[in-house]
Amino acid sequence: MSENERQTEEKIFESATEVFLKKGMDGARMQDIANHAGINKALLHYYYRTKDHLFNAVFEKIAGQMFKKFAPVLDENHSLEEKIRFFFQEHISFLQRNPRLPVFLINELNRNPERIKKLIKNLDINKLWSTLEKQHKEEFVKYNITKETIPQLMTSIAALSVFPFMAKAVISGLMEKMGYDFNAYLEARKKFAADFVIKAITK
Amino acid sequence: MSENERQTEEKIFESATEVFLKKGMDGARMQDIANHAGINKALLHYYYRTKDHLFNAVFEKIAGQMFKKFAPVLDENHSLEEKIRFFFQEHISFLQRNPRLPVFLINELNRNPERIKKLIKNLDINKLWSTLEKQHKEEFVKYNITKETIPQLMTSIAALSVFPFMAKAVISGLMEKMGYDFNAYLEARKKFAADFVIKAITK
DNA sequence: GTCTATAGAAGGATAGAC
DNA sequence: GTCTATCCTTCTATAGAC
Repeated sequence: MSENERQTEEKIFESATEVFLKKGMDGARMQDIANHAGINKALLHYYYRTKDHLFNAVFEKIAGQMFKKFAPVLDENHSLEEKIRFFFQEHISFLQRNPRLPVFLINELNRNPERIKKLIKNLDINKLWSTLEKQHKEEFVKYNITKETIPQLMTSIAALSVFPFMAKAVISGLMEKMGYDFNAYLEARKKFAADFVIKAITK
Repeated sequence: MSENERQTEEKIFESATEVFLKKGMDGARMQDIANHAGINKALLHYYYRTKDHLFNAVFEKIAGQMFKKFAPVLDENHSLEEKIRFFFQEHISFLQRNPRLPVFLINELNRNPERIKKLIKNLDINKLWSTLEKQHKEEFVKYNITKETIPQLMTSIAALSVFPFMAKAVISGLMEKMGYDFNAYLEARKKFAADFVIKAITK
């Protein structure tokens, strides 16, 4: 593959990523992507046979990023509190660089439920699960975290990080009207959310 | 307007609501809606000139429900803690009956940013704001809630309620694999989320 | 590999009969 | 008010020249 060829393919992929992230599969137009890449539609089909193929390539890359990036955190040898602080710090920073990613993922997983099975199959949940239980057994007792409340806690942590980006349009609209700065809010949130969770689970 | 006519219009509206909630504006097909209502496409256009008109009618109704239903809570004479408990109880129950609503709203507000301005304009934010400040002035001191942290707190409350429905596909998929029941999780969440928030803000 | 031109399918919208 | 038939635009995809 020549350098030039690689550049074109990459340009297409980047443009497709941007357009799909913004418009989703249903709303995106091949013409938009071509314009964005500074080429014509036919070339899109030359590199990625169909719109479906192109979308799929984009989705696989993006979905991978989202989930693989934070799984290793669980393995490392830190306290639960350290992990929570680290998660909010890194995850919110990640979403600041990729603010449209959560809505994009959610929409595609609704549109095409088969994807969820594939995503979940790639995660070795039982291993993550037992790692978590072994590493933090004493802390679970200390914080009064039970088998019953773990899903509540996990989804709460995810919610506090992801929701501001999903509802960005509403939140930033409201904040503007009330004299708050959305970016400052996001920066402050890295600490606020961690404090919030730790306070909530402390006996 | 005859009874029969009213029934047809209503049937169309209900079918449109269902299809738009599931597929969004971009993904929905007039043919789908017609099939769903047991009529043909031409009749859709007879009642609601265009797809845009039909979508708009559905959106206005739904967006109204979401925001008007919970604004009055702020006015009533209850403690902050009572309001928080009431909110989670009612809001999660509401979303159990309308699980697709959050994603639908978010998508449309992203697709058409003009809507946000309209939605916000309909809310008298300054009034809500001053009501909140007056009613809970002492509690804000007691709980150490400041002008700076109010948006953090408000968005956290919204997040804990709404996120499980937005990410339902992923969460219920994971839970199934791990032996949890998603509906039981939602039921338990009404209390869990309230306890969680109150614990987090208590000095 | 890249372009122009166009085929072909899908979907929104309308005409006209009943 | 409701239907069938059809128009027209939009969009994906391909053919064929360079």
